[in-house]
Amino acid sequence: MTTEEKIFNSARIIFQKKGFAGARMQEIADEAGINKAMLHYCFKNKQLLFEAVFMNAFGQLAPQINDIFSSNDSVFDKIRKFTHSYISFVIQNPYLPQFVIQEMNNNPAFVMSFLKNENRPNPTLLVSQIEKEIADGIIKPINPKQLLMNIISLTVFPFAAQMMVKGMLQISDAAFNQMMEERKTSIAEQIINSIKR
Amino acid sequence: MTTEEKIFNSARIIFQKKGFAGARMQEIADEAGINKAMLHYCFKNKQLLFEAVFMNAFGQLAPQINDIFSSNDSVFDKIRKFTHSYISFVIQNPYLPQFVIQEMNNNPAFVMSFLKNENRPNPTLLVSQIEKEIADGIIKPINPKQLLMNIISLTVFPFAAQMMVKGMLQISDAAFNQMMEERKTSIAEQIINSIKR
DNA sequence: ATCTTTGTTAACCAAATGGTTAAACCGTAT
DNA sequence: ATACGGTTTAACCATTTGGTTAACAAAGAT
Repeated sequence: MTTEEKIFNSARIIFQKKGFAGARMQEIADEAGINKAMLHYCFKNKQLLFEAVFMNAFGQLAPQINDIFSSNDSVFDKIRKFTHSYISFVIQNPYLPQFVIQEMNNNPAFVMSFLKNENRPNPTLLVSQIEKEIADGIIKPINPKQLLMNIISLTVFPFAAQMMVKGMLQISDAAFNQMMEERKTSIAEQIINSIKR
Repeated sequence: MTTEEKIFNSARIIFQKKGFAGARMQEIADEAGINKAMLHYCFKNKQLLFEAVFMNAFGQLAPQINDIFSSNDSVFDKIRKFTHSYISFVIQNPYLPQFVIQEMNNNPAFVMSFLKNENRPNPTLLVSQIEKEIADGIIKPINPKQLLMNIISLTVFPFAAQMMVKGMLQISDAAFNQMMEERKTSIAEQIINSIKR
């Protein structure tokens, strides 16, 4: 592993745990086991190091959504595939959703730079497919954007609010992961059940 | 408005916008239009000022959940009342959910102190009521905690991830609020629809 | 009137923090 | 061997930041 990779991985860990404002350059250097000056040698400054980490995180999350949502499957199958693969991915990267949401809220100006990104999640295709299936009588009449919001909410929220959820429901890490495993299939069936004619 | 109230309100604004780590004592003082030393005169230090704000925020969110969830209504009516009143409240306080979630994730030790709070959301009653209605054949057999998670997810997530949602769906503030208004009733019906026998 | 308590401020301080610099290290081509 | 390029570090620096102090003002209490 190159020094640059070591720094990047350590920065990912620290930024995702503490956010941009809470992260300390020294802590990242310690985590990587190198001198603080190396951070600046490799990544110029905190902002650029952060952006590298954030872009990477976002770049992992976004394409998956597009891949599945732009396939040739029916809406129902897309929902099934999305929830399953997305939860699988996030179980492996449990800090990611909260990290992305937090930094987008704390730094709205930053959000704008992603709206132009070609890899950004683009739901227009799925929206028109939903409209078509509504017209065809496969799906009940609903606002497609509301449906999309429901899918994302049910999938992402438990991870984003992990600590609160564990605290409120009084469940252990293991029990939480067990519940997330169940959700891989249960969410899709619940959504489909509520919108099918 | 007393000086203490001015400080508290300003602190609420700044902490909710930037989080604990990102907030600056000077910025809070400026927002309140007073000298920085007054912050320490009234609230001792940053941590205690933050805790006052956080407790207040949490204290506004939590009781509402309990009030509704411990009433004598059926599960369906509880879901209807909860989603409606909760979304109404959060529309007026759109920063609250993300603030609470963020600080709970960034400071897990802090979470623990709330598990003992008498006002913490306590879902045990609702869970057993759900189990009863399942046994009575009113509700399909499901994991009550999953149902609870679904209700919270659909209600809170769009607010917690507001910036991301607006960016992804390409909607304005007004369109967002309009969608949230719709959700006051649509979420409840969607959930009920998916679990009723 | 003056003493005391409470509220308020300007100036100050020590520690933390992001960032820089100049020197040392190290493999390699000459 | 040595000169050279990129890599790495210890020491340093300027600024920011949370927090303190001592003086000042205002309002009751005696």
